Amino acid sequence: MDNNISTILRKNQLSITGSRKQILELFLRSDSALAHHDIESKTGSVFDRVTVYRTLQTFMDKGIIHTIPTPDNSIRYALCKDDCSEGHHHDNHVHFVCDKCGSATCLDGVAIPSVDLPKGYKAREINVVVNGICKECR
Amino acid sequence: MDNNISTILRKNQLSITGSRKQILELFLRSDSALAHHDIESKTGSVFDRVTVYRTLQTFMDKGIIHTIPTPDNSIRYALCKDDCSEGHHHDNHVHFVCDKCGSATCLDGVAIPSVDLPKGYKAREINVVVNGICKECR
DNA sequence: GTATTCTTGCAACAAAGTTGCAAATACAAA
DNA sequence: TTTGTATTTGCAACTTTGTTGCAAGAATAC
Repeated sequence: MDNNISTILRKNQLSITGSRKQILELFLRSDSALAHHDIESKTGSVFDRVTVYRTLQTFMDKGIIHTIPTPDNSIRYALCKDDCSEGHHHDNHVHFVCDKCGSATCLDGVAIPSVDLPKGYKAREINVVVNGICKECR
Repeated sequence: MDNNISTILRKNQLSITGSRKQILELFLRSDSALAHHDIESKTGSVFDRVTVYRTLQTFMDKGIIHTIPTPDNSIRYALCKDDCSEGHHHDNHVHFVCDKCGSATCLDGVAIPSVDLPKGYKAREINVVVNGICKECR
């Protein structure tokens, strides 16, 4: 458990600190994406807001987590699968945000459909966010 | 020109005021989506920040504009096509955000691909945002 | 032209995010 | 284990972003 977390951090050349361990553990435990606010409160507010920001930024840089853009402009963070590496991030699945409970989840089984862009445009990344009712709320 | 703008406002049962006319004109003139910040500065900061927020909210409610969610969490606003009506908003096209110039555009010709959701999920709205290099920057 | 309703600007506030710096911690090497 | 160095954290102060109540000002209906 804890060993697993330390392993992930070490694999990404990150020193093992309290905040990184706890925040990473939080991600491993939760099955839906987390907003910055969630992270602060669910860690019992023991870490400074700045520390949480910086930890998330570090995890982003290393490709451990990725963001889910939502129409209401609240960034959610979710764990990346193992094919995400530093710099090059490939987030190849659809995201779902529930209208009722607000939870954001990665639908790992649903692949991003291909999009035919007009001439002159070149895609680097495609984000698909579906809003609706999730399987818990229906 | 100006007549056109007033017509749109009247069609949406909105009283015709200076801020609404100028902000709507700005949208009609620009071919890419605008962030709140752009709107403030491009109108010469003559309108209070609060007025801009409220005007955008009003336009959203009436279905005149819609938002484009971006991974970096900066909401962009763009004009809706005529098939958007109050309440029921159908934004059936792909959005493109350029890595280089940062401009966000609606690719009206590119339809949203269909997404097969897992059992239990029900889609209300699908947002597709493509990041990459636009035709101006390549 | 006047009355009523809607809209605006101001002030004050709340939330979100950033930066510099000193103290504290992690880790490597002795 | 202890020491030295580099990294990380927390604090303070600040900027940006977004919200709310209210009085003054405009737009529309009559």
